[in-house]
Amino acid sequence: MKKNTFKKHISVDCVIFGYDEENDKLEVLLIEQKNPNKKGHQSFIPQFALPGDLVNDEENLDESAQRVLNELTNVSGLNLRQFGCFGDPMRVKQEKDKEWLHLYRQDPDARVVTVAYYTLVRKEMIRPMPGSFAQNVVWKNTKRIPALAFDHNLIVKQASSNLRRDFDADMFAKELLPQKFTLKNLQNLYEVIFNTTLDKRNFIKRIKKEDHLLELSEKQKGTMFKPSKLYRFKVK
Amino acid sequence: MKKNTFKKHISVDCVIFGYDEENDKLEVLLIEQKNPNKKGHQSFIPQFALPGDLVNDEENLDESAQRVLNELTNVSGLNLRQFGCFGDPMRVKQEKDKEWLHLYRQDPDARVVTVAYYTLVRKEMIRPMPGSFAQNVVWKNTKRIPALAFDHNLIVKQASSNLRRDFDADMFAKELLPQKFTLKNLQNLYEVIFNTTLDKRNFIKRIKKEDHLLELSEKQKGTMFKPSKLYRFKVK
DNA sequence: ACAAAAGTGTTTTAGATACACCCATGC
DNA sequence: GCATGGGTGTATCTAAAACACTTTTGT
Repeated sequence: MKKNTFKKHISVDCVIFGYDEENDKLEVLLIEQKNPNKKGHQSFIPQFALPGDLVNDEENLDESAQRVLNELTNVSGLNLRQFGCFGDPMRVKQEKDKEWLHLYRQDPDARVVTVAYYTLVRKEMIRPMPGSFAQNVVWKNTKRIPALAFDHNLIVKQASSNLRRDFDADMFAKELLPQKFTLKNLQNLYEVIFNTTLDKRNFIKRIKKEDHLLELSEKQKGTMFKPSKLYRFKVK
Repeated sequence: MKKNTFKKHISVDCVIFGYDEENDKLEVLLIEQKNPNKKGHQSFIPQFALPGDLVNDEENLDESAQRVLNELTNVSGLNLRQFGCFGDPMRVKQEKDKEWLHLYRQDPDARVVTVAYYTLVRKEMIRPMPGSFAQNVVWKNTKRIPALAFDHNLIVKQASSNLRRDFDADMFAKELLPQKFTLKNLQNLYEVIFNTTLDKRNFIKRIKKEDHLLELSEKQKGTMFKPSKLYRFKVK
């Protein structure tokens, strides 16, 4: 009895968290699967899914995640972090995913082990546009994720817990706020990520001690009431 | 130009940290590769390597890690934790590894993406015995890891940092000390894992507050000097 | 009695939390 | 002048760190 005869594929999946500064929301970038209109596939029901696809020959995993994300959503240059590997043989065997696999994969029955990446960006920083087999690209609130293709709901869940565990101002905050921002902006960011509320006096004390902020002489323009001072991050 | 034609394999590799209570050391379990004595392979130079091998069809990754560890070292039932995935196309292309691949793999040139697992056990709890392509099984001090096959030195390094980051009494301590132990035993464990020294009074305060310990009426036997009280973990 | 490790508290410091009023500005 | 969010300080509590002497036991 042979034990290693089935074809196996490697894929990457990307969980892109988008911070919506306007509305104090945390969202996830999803694609909507495209119906290629091949004959005999009138029954195809598109699903939401994470941007993800097979790894190419000669391409390392981190590069692959960047390429795949770009092909499907036209987003590039993000600081993707690997956080786990999902390889249950059943993860691509569910009925709901059969048709998509037959439409898009040369070996629809092959096992697919996927390497999962995540990152966090300010929503306004990227302009996702659908590409490849993505019919559409959408943001969904992390509190209301729809049913996703394959095991992607599980992947999103694990990405969320990794995000909170590893969140740290140094790595992310610089990409999550406009260059010039108010302390309130920064506090809102922390509150959304950790799904909590913070006392502004204590928050300011904490982050001022970290000493990454530079107070500018400018103030906000066009506010309805008292404008706030602006800050930016110190350059290392 | 086809981009997904090369054969790809999935493997698992296990980093088993062994706590040596007697000598206050932290070690890693390695195998020594076996020379199968096939003709034309007199030049084979065995290397040290992590216990690891290809994932079977129909086997999920966690199960696979357990099976592979058992086949190579006859160790089973450990609480292995996945911590990363290594898939650089070059990770199995180094000259030093060519011969082994040709001896043991049906597709020696195939790309191999490996899923890495680690755990921490008390050395005395397991009796590793070589099996399969392991000529020998050895413990090596984490401070003096030799050159390993493939990218296994990198994998060990990342496992070490995950071990420290995720170490927590609840998960490990129960398997790392004898049922009845002294506070000094527990302190030694922490000191070895975090490679530091602790003040015993502060340490005791800290762990007593956690309230996982039960003070027994017994004392150590056969000590050279004053025997210490024994403790065990509370049952949840 | 002596050598060795066990056992034990207090003080200091730093960080986190709780909490409320005045101020500056745009309208 | 008033509505709104900006801006600010103190007191308390908790956790962590520094620190040294006495006690118990085996030999």
